[in-house]
Amino acid sequence: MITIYDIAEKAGVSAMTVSRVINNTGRISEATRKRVRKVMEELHYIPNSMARSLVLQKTHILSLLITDITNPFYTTIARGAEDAAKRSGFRLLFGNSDEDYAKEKDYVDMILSTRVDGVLFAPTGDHSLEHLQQLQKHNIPFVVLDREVPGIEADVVLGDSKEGARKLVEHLIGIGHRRIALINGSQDVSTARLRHLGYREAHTLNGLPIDDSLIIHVNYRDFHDESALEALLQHPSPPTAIFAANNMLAVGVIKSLRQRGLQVPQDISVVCFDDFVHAEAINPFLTVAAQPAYQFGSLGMQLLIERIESEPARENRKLILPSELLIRASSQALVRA
Amino acid sequence: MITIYDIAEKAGVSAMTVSRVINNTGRISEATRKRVRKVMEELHYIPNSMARSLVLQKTHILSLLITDITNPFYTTIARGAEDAAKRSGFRLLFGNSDEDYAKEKDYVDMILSTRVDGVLFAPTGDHSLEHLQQLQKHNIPFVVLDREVPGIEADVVLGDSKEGARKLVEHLIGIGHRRIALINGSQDVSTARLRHLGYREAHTLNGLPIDDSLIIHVNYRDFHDESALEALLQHPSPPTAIFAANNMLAVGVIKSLRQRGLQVPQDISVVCFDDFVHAEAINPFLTVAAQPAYQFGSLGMQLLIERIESEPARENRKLILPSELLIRASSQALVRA
DNA sequence: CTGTTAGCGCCTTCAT
DNA sequence: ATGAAGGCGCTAACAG
Repeated sequence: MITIYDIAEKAGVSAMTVSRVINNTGRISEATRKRVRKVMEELHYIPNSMARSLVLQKTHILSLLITDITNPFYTTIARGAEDAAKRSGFRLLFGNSDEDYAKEKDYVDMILSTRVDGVLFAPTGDHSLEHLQQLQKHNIPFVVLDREVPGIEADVVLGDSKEGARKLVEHLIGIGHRRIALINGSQDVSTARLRHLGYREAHTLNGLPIDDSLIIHVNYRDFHDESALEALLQHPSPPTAIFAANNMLAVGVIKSLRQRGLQVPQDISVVCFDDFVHAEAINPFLTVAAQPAYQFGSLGMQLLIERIESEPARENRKLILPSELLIRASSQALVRA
Repeated sequence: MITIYDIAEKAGVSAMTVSRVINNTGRISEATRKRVRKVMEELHYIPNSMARSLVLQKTHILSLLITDITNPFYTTIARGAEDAAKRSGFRLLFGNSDEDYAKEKDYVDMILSTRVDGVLFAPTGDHSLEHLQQLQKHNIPFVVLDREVPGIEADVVLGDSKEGARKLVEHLIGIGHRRIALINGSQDVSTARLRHLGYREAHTLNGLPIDDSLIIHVNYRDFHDESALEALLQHPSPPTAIFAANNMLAVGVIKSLRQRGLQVPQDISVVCFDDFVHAEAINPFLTVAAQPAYQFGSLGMQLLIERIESEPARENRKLILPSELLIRASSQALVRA
């Protein structure tokens, strides 16, 4: 491996001079600077970032931890985060917890031993508290993404889950639906709690009763699980519309409905949170509360970088990004029997 | 920051002993081992992997470079790669080149300075040769993924682009189509060249003429570009079926067709490479040549890890993973006019 | 079974 | 404008 000493020797200077050339620090005569640069190129020298990290106590690596790499919402976040990190010259250590607490723990250990400069952290749920506290204990700056964790004070970037849910359900109510099912994520996750609240609020505001037997909690990644839908369809007084708490669940629902020969929206309406590119090719073209996923990632990363680079500890910031109700073909006015 | 010296002092041993406890090397009495471990826990000690990397000349970091993080094919690869890396205790430095040569170059520089132990590399195209050669020059092991690069000898994991394309087109021919368009990626990319070849082969084998005006080259990520489709629809003798070279292009095609009021498959059939979860919810349920994306990632990562860990340089290996023709609703027998 | 010494590649500090 | 010494946190090699 080529080191600054190899360069120094060949250029007839000291290693320190080479270091100065690399980092553009100190005063170096133009002549030596050129000579050193030339040798560096000849020898294909690449600085060793590990050695540099060790002495600088900065890795220039940020970590992004998401909960589901197969979900377009999160991959779009990843794209935003990656672009932002790259713009500021940070490398990205990537992690996918698969909504799994144990995997999340492994990643936190990795993050800790890697001494990353900061973490953009989408928690699997409230129990992620422990992991976040671990980061705090080791003074690793982080920004919480997408889901709030009670007990943690930190920068956070969120969607407006309650509002979005309310808008979706009010849309359904507005077009005549009265029996609306909710297929939701685990109540251990803040977004699921808030979407549930929004769902209830929409009912209450419109003077409608809430039938708890129409509310089902699964895991955000359990989109293959048909038992939830099955239960709803077997219901003595089945729903005329389904609100799936995220896009993956919605796709699962539509698939299952199709397998049972049920048409959306003719037989039943379906709406969900989170848009995705392929939604536009899906039939029925889904009605969604679209969240600005890319911004989740890029703004989150920006907050993180600012926090790292701003010396005097800033106050915590909370960004709530609005969702947009996109009414499309999967929800249809209820034809009264 | 807590170091082994802090541990050593508090436990009344030397730093070396602590190091031995951490790494389970050498002979340590059970008593001291326990004492050391206890102190480590008390002080919440986490080994500094940078320092370790520096002395061991191994980072235990692998890099995965993909070309499109918004494409489910690649995110599924990422998932497979990540799982495999994790199983072997490697960290994953993640990169997304966006099918962009310049971004790819940036990532190669990052990879080089990070001194990763190896790279799983999905090249943007033939011109990636330069980047791969750079890795070779610096003795960084890599496995080429998804796309072959002429001039590079290395382990490689590929799909059977030609075969898959041939099967798709023969399926279309088999149900009566004679004018089949190809919306393909750039000819600078091996998969696009092979899919083109498969397309031609299917025609030749079936004694059909090839109309080059039905073959259009775009970029795999240009799924928003409607000009290709526009040209095909304006054709004096328009196609009755479209073979989109990947899933993203297919989704773009279906969207555009819908906007023009054309029905798939009634008005025109569409088939493509690469399946994706959401395909099953799409209407029309796409006919695809499904590739085992997860295996691309996990097998690729396995090859990489084996190459890193096997001392005597093994021969290069070439894995070709078959695709599966899934005939679904988007392709329909041609009704002769 | 445990400790000492030296050095991984780089940069900070202090000299010159 | 440049160099020498020392140290970041860790471990290999050798000593005892």
